Amino acid sequence: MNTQPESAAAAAKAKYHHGDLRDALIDSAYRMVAKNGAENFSLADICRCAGVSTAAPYRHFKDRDEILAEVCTRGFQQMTAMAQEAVRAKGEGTLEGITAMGQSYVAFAVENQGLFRLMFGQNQSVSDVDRVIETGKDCFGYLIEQITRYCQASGRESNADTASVKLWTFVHGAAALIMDGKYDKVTPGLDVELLIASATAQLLKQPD
Amino acid sequence: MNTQPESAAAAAKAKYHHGDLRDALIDSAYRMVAKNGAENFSLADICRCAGVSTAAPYRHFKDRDEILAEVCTRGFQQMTAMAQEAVRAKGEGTLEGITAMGQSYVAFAVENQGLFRLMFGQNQSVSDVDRVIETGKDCFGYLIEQITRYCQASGRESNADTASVKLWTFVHGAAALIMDGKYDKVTPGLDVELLIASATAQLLKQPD
DNA sequence: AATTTAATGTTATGGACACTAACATATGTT
DNA sequence: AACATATGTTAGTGTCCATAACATTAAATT
Repeated sequence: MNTQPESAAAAAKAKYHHGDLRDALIDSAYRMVAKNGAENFSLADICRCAGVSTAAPYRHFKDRDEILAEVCTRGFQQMTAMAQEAVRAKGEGTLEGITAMGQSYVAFAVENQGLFRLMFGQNQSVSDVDRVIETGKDCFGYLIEQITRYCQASGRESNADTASVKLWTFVHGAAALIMDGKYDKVTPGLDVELLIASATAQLLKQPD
Repeated sequence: MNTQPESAAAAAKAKYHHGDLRDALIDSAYRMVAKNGAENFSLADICRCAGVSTAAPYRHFKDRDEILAEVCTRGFQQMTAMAQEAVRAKGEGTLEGITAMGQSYVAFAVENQGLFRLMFGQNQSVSDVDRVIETGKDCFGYLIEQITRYCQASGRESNADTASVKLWTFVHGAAALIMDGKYDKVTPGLDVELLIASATAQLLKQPD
């Protein structure tokens, strides 16, 4: 008599073949990384989680890094989705929309610290995977698109590309410093949303 | 008959007691981390380097993280020194000096990637060490000082603290994105020095 | 100077991990 | 049904961090 399976994983656990191990591992890895960071993520962990041996992943991935690359790609996809949603809520091609996009960038980083760090971290073997790069470009491309529209409409910064890089740079810095708790230690009580809004306006202005 | 020692380390190596193992380990760790990053740094490595057993470090450090904290502190010290030098060369309390400081921040990051990542990374057990925090604050305090002087002299951004945080945020973002090769992938050929100079001027202006 | 004590090494060991090799069991194609 | 392929397993290697028990040296006390 079989116990009624409570989840697909539980159902699969009984069988010799998991059924969908590849996806289960990525899902598991995604959660682990988002929560604890890539450094504290171990293959062995997610194997226990999926109820398989520690050798099983190697049927689906070359090595640890290949799982992380997959996690990374999904991170960029989710991030882009979040940015698009933020922009749509405030209006495409508007200063408010662009500001919201920056804020959503930081929010994503804060809510998914380990993941963000993986996405923008140094791990060569992960960040050099073509698909990861392409997905990342899509995300940035959307920012440029919004800023270009705004600039055309309002006649501000003539060079939308430069403005985009500046904004990206700023929000990326904000994300990093929040995550690392540097703001807390050096300028406690800082209103980051406001900081971003103010800086965004400044950086979109025509420089001297 | 003793061979003439070529270095203090070589001299010490012959003896049972190293003589200055603590410092030798930190030095070794500093170089390793700066070059390969904290993830790729192993205690075992620097032990082999110093010619001692892998258990020896535990007479001087609680664990791996305690060595890294020490490395971190030295990193902040060196960084602050670099910033001060950059400012002095261009003039204290001037826009040029402040710009140079930002550029030196990025230069330090690029030249000491692994170290910078450790300094501004998430590793809790490292970044929560009091002395590390204090040394980091010193560095930021110097930036505020410069900007305050500039603002007083030129009557720009009324709030020097806010301006400082903005600049810090920007250059930190630039450093991170350069290190991670994101600029290369998304906006190849970008002149970062120029970007910083332009953004610095914008961010120091009075906001709307 | 002799003896005690503390500091600083060593070897041996345990447990976690990434990864590989050899083997076992399912699955699907003919 | 037979075979090939995909996907598991167990067993084992090498690396690492960390601890425990022991050894040697330097420093302090007498």
